[in-house]
Amino acid sequence: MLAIGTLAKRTGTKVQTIRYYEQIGLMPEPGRTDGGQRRYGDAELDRLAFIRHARQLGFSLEAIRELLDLSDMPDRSCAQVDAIAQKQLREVEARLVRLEALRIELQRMIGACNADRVADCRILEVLRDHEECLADHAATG
Amino acid sequence: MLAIGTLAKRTGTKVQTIRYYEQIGLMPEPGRTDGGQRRYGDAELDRLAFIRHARQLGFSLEAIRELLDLSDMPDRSCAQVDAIAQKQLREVEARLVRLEALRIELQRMIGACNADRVADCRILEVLRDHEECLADHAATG
DNA sequence: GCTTGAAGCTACAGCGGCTGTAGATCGTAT
DNA sequence: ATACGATCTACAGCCGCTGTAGCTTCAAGC
Repeated sequence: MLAIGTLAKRTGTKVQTIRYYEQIGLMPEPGRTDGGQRRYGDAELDRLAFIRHARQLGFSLEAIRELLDLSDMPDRSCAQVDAIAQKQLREVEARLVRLEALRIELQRMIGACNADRVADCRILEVLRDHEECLADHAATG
Repeated sequence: MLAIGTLAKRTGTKVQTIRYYEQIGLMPEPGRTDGGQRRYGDAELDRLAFIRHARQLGFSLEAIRELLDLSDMPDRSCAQVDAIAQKQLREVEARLVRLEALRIELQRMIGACNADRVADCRILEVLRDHEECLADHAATG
């Protein structure tokens, strides 16, 4: 039986984060000692490792919730799992496109400035006047 | 003199966002009508456009605050402006690297799965077992 | 058995950057 | 004069944690 701190170390999670996951129902309420401290078994360790790994891959907690639910239904079709992963991939790809546009714009902006004084700074000028931009860099990505 | 809604439309900002910027001191407190409604001039329009454009390029509100402060000091060296932009560029580049690693991992994961049933789903397996990953995709990017 | 210090507990506030709501008031066109 | 959209304030909520304060419990050493 593992204390919360041990679980935290083993999965690279903060103790508060584990309690947060419990609070939002992503982790189950574990057993407790007589004194009221949480004690975890291997199932919880695995579940938390799954969650953390999915988080590292950028899945939202909602998506992870779905994935966990699905993985409790081994006989079901795996299409839904696939769909969630595909969606995540598409989101990542979209963010890549936007970020790349940002990178280019920032580079151009920085490259254009060889002024000394703020008054002549091309960076500020570009920021002031949107027309000077090539791409329409929409969101942050 | 522009009402807040007009300012919002002209800059592609939500009304609440403008009020939020005022609240955190990024936008100045504007004049008011007798009835208490905000009225804006061209200076505020320009300032808000600057803010929104910088946001689109991924600058944080804190960075934007610095940029705005600097642009009020036209005789100063433009080096600090450059530094802020460089930092932003470096952050964007770092995020690109991480996102690209994510993309590859997701693609690999999805490509590996040709199962029908959840029980055999490679996607879930990979999520369960970090060892099956190539890269160490740290943060979300 | 007793002491100590680390680790755990609850409850709540705060981060960034907005967004949405409720319920009242204002401004303007007809 | 009226109607209706726009604006007002104040506050809660979003995501995914993270940090704090002020307690209690656990486990190791004596």
